[in-house]
Amino acid sequence: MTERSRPLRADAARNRARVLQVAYDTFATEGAGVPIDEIARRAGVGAGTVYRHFPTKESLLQAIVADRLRQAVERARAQTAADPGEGLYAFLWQMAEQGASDLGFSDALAGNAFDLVAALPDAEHEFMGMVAEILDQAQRAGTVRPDLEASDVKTLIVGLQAMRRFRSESDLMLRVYPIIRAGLAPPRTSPETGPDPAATD
Amino acid sequence: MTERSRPLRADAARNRARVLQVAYDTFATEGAGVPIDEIARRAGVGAGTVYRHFPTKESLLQAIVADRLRQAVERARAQTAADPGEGLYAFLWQMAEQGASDLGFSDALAGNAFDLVAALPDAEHEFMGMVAEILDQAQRAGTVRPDLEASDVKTLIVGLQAMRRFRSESDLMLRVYPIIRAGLAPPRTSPETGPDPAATD
DNA sequence: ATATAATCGGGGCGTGCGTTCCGGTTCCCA
DNA sequence: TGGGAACCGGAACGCACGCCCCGATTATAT
Repeated sequence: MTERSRPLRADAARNRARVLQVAYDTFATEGAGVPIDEIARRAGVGAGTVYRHFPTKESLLQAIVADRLRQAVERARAQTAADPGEGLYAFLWQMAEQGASDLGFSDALAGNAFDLVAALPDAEHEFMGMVAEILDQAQRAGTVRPDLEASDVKTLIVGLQAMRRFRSESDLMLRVYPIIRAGLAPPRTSPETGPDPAATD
Repeated sequence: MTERSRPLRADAARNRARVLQVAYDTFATEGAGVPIDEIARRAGVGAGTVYRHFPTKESLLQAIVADRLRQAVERARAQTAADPGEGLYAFLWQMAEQGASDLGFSDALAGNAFDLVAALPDAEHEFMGMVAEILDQAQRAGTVRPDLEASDVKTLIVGLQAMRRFRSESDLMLRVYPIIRAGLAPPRTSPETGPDPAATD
């Protein structure tokens, strides 16, 4: 990513890490609307220091969101490996939960703050590739209707995150997830294919 | 609501109506973020005039959102009367569409701008009463699973509006609505109730 | 240790927006 | 028709925020 032609000075590297860590937590807790001055104050540095490492607020958000996307990809891949049929569902619930605990991430995905994700073609591409992957696994396992596409999954994530910001986790889990799950299940109206009955639960 | 002990002066009443109409259209088209100065300019009045009739920006938004809620109630009731089984679905699609064409309304429902709806207990109550009503009709017609509650419908509206802001109307119509519809349909795994087969279409 | 350059930090600038103020204008009623 | 109150409009205030500047400070090489 960021080329370091010369190694950063020791204090500079430490401050950069502090800023990134604080911004990471703060944007997650309070959304992308937190002022840079506030980030700087909590990191114990001046605003100028923040802007030296991240020339604009958007670039700071980008660095964070790219990392979040990569984390999501890793977790989803691990879950899918453990249970291909449930991987997509676990991923959806997890992304919904992240929409509540990580307001900045949710803003970025839905495009509320900036066009963050659009400005991160690499991370976006990797993310969508992973979605297509776990979707395919679930479809092979017979737990998800075959006409679902990766872009539909992204749309559903946006909707689930909005709902999660509106309702508690348990509410969503008990009352909305069954609906989504039923809607994503393969249709059973004409059991011509007659696949093995859902062995999930 | 606003008590009018004395009738408004003629020019004042006209200006109030102009402001309300312009704000109505502008907030719908461009969201709740449009400055009051801009509303005033388009209405051909000064900013002071806007603030005389609506002491705060929030109060102006409230007046508009309350009216929108009432309109939605009327339309939904009419549609449900025409086709009880389809009323709830038509209502959901319509609210999703309003989430795109009326950004201010969507912000209000999801609580993004202010706590608008929470500050309108009357309109909110009427709205939720109507939701419960058309939900009951659809459940009696057998087109919606019986365990669905009115609050779930509101949650779904929030999610659908977020998805609609993210995808085009046709995308949502073709790819998301079938999923939601399947998820809301009564379960058919154990057809013990055996109601009259869906006479909707 | 000292010179030199990188880095720090917080005060400051420009902008945008909600809200208020007040001199001038317009309407209503006698 | 005239007087007084209600109303108008836009300039101005306060605040918040993104971003920049520059004297003071600190790290590194000799």
